[in-house]
Amino acid sequence: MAQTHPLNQEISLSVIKTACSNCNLRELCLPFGLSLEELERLDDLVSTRRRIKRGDHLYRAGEAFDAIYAIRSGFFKTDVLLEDGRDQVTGFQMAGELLGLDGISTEHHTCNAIALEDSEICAIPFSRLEVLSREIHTLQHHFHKVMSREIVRDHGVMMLLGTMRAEERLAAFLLNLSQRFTARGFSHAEFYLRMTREEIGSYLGLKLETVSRAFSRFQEEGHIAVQQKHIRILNVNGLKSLMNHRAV
Amino acid sequence: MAQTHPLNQEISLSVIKTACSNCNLRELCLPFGLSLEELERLDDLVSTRRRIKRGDHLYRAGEAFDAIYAIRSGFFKTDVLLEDGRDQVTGFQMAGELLGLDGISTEHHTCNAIALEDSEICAIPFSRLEVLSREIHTLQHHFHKVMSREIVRDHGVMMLLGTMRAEERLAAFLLNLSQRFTARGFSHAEFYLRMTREEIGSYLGLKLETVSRAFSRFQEEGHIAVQQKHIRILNVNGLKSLMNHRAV
DNA sequence: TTTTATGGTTGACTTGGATCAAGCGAACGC
DNA sequence: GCGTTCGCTTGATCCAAGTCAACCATAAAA
Repeated sequence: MAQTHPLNQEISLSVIKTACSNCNLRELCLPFGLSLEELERLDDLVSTRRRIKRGDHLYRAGEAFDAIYAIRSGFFKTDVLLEDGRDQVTGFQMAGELLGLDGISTEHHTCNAIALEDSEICAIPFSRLEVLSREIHTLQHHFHKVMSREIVRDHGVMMLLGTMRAEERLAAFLLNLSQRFTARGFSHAEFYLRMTREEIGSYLGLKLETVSRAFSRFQEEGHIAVQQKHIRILNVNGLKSLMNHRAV
Repeated sequence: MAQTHPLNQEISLSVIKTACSNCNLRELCLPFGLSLEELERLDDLVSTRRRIKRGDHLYRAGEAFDAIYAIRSGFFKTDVLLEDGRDQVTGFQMAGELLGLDGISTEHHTCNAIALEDSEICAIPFSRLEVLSREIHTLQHHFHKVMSREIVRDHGVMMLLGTMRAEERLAAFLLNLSQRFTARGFSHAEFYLRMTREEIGSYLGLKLETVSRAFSRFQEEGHIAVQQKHIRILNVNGLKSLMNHRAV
């Protein structure tokens, strides 16, 4: 008895947890703004939940698209490959964010999504999402906002790649990570990078050596403390001022 | 009588023309795939049509968002401004393409849309589009595809900015323009640039001098003929080979 | 414990594109 | 018709980031 009780509790907890209605990410994710009754209808839709091990693909460029994915836990990168072998990381995604929106366009995924740590995702069959969003206005509108936000985010990256110098890019990158960790209840000042210097470089349009040198420089100047992938931000304003630094 | 007849014809033509159902861009634009009856319902929605003179703003960053815009004719650029004065062109849009999708996210426009030649647009009130797309599945799905396509396009630009060198960027840019002109029934090999070298440079993350030098180089090598804004592509494959040229 | 692999740092050198500068040609206002 | 402006081209020089190379740190494998 004493043995089964905690076990039962654990099972029921894990069952409860795998529903949007009880997910602590619901305010960041697709369910944002839904009523309880609406949430339950979304629960029905998000039937498949899957674990993705570090290094594994959630999907690959070219595969048929039929679902978008919400990250329950973990960390992903997406990257695009050019025919000649060059590739670029197009984004890093964390819990509560959606993956796969690029696939709607051609009904095939256009990039690879790879887990940077052991992760859990919820698969949302897209055609069923379209049906439900016809019925739940809030869901429809929120989904449109999420897609639009992705476009705005991409414009930000274009800005970064097109006009900023190396140190500005890295500062922007760190501040963006910090802000997203904060939104998830983690420390804004201290976190572990899930990606390598090379992946950061690919995302920022820089070589890994340049990323490494910029980290060292930030450390010398007292903006951050770096120890491998462990980052502590010591002077947020210092980082911010690095960004608006150049009047071109 | 002989005088009024042609006049009437002209008037009725112009009336007919300002409806999606008779727009020759409908296969490129939002109406794609709709039935005749559905088209008429979309016509009701797209009530406002407006002329934008060369140099004028269609909307500005920060303004409240309430509509997206379809370009009937003309040519636009969108750009984003950073606080420190730096700006970047995020895209060039031509007939049949949609503007304003970035505004859905925050309900404010996040970039400026400026006409590069005298243009005409159709305003599509967004909340009414959401209502209609709940009723017309084809419209809903197509709209999602259009948003997704924008995300994919942005990834392409990120790739370009992050991994390509100057000449590759310009080659990609010209090939992209050529392909879009072709889709609109214009020559794939001969067109006028609506934007300045500086605007091209801003879009491609280059300085205007670099753009100019690359044009000259392409001309020397016989890939294109340049005369100010008039471009003739002499060797499409030559341009294409410039793109995959470097194995990094 | 040692070995090996992977990822990170740092230094020396190179280079593509930026910057600075001069001059040209087309378009426009007077 | 002429000067002014704006956009474009071209040359000379410079510098931020890339490249190449050596070495170090950590973690997993033997």
